[in-house]
Amino acid sequence: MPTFSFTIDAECPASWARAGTIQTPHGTISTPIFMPVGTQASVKSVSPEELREAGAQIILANTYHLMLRPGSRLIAEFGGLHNFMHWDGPILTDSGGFQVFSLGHLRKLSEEGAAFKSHLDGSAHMLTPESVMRIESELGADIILPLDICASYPCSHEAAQEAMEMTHRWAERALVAKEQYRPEQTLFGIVQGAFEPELRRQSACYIGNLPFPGLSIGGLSVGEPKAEMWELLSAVTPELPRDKPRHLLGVGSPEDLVMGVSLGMDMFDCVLPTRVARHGCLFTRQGRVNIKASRFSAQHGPVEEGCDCYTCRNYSAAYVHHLARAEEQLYYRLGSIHNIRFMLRLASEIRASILAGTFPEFRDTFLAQYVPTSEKVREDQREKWKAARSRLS
RNA sequence: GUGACCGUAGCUCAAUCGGCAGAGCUCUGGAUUGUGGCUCCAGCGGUUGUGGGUUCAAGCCCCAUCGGUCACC
Repeated sequence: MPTFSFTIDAECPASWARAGTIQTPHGTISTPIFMPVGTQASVKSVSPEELREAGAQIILANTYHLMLRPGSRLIAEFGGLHNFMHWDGPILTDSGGFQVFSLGHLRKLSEEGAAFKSHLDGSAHMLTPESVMRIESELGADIILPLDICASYPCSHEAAQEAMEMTHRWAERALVAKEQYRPEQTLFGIVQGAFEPELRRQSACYIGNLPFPGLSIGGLSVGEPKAEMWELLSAVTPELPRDKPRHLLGVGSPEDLVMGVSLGMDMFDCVLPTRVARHGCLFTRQGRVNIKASRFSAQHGPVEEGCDCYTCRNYSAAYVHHLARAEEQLYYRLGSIHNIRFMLRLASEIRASILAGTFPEFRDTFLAQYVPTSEKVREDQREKWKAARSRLS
């Protein structure tokens, strides 16, 4: 019995979309899948039981954060992350590569690795491809990621190439280092290449040809325009081996999920659904809504008509609105549960449409119906501008 | 009853020698993409208690009046 396998259940002839099944030591995952993010061994405000009920199949945790607090050795003493956090399903740990990027002012990069000052107490730490393998083995996730370098946007060609090549060298070091740790863990490779399609292609080929059982696409959605992100992803997908699962790191929104599947991605993780939920933004099939908006103050129905999440089944929009405005702890839970369930139901509907051979129709219908608020805002601004101009003339 | 102090945005308060009335919160919207856990951006909102006066100019100075707080009788 292999500890990790990926099988393709169906492919969509009109796009890169496919549906698959991933086997891990802690259970199987049906793809495409959205993975809720629990950086500090907790999906903020949501319990493992609630995650299960929302349909979560696999969750993320973060090496950098857990290494600093409570420490990977302590987690190992408790039997690894699964036992420590009482989640018995699959877990993926991110390497801390993104923190190398997002906490840039606290770090120094070298061939050896990334020297850090802790954001918690200023203490000095060194992340290397080798130490990350050791820490992730102590955390004990099913899928682990190697240390990589995420270029910031925009980025010069030289810096982009340098970051990519260092990521490649670090990937090979990680493969070697992993040999001495737990064989039941699966190490994914990370494709980089910044914002140049040619570098992305090179990275996809290079990482795709190394003996990684799965691939993560890193360094996207860090400030570049959406259209650019999709273009970069379209450059990557054709170069990737068909038989390995593809994980689009740190993406995305509901519309990103649909688009990403269409471009051949199988796994998605993102803090967006839980983060925006905490600030009052909830997903519906029509687009995002701000539950704090006064129009919900007396709404008897649920946040989203027809939604099967715990929140929508049991509470009125008016109550959720009230909790959000009052900044009650329960709101964070109810809001997060709704958005997580939204993403997971969307993923499972995408999967069903791929299996049924109707994914292109599903995608087009969804995108026609779902209006990202940013577009609404642009529309509003256009209207205001039109009105202002007509007043002048 | 006497005296002192105070009345500025819905709330809490700024405004130098008299010189374009301002913040925070609330409210109305928006943002957030491998999470540094209540963040960020924008907007609405004013007859400065009221009535007079002085002045080129008054939230500010003077008079009256209403309201509040405190102290004393």
